[in-house]
Amino acid sequence: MGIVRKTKGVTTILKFFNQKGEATSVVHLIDLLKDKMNKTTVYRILDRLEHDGIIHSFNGKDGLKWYAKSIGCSADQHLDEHPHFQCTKCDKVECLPVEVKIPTIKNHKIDSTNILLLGKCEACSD
Amino acid sequence: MGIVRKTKGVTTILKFFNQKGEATSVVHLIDLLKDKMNKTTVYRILDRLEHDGIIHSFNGKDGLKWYAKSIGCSADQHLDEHPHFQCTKCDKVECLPVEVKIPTIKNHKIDSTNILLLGKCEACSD
DNA sequence: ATATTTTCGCAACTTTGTTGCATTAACAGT
DNA sequence: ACTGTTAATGCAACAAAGTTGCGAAAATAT
Repeated sequence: MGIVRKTKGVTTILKFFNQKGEATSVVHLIDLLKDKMNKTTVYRILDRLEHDGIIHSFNGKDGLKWYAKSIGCSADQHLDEHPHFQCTKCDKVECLPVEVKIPTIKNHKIDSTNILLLGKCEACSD
Repeated sequence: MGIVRKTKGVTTILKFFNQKGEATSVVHLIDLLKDKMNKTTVYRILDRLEHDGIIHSFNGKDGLKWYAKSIGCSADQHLDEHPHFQCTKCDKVECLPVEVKIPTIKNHKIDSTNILLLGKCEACSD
């Protein structure tokens, strides 16, 4: 059912994702909000927001969960199949507005993709 | 430095990867070998084998670490940039011997890729 | 205003992965 | 084959990410 009530926590997290365009790890978000709300609450709000298609999740380079605001995606339609880029030096993640062609694999029905590109971001290169 | 000594544990794990062609999660391997060796040892042997390019690691769909035997990859040359497929029903992972074209991203130097395709494997797609 | 029901906070727990240290086992040199 | 050196192991304790159950608090419906 996703978000049903507009609580203080929901408002705070929504504002966060709307202001900061970038992706965030759950760990970072919990730390950021540690004086305002409990980590369990953060996990649960993120769940609901993702379920509603407002944000989307993916795994960063060390298996940590990350979230970012969705674009072109609703509760019924999760079109958000874009790759992500993570800097191996500063850990920053960016959503990449490009499409990656996935070859068809015999005998396999591919439902979704999880593409993470690793390298140096603009600030960290050289 | 990778593997220096051929211990009982190394032999066991090497045999495992040579017989079973498929990928394995560390969790599964630890459980499988729990009577034979300590989980710390499993983690450390996997580290060394990966460092030597004998196996390679990647993250499964829930961020868990997986390993599989490497093909065409040595201690100096890690060419193993293939995508993986994981079944969302039975969790099985396969290495895909295909190449995925990654578009170049402006101002980003991409060093490696981490591509996980999710769907139903042959056995699970009824 | 009050009843209903979702959401929250807290504490306790689970799971994955790591670290330090004493003991054990490879193996190189004789 | 014996012995010294050093890598590798086991163990226990820890750390971090994420989950669960439950009573209390706060949204929202009536």
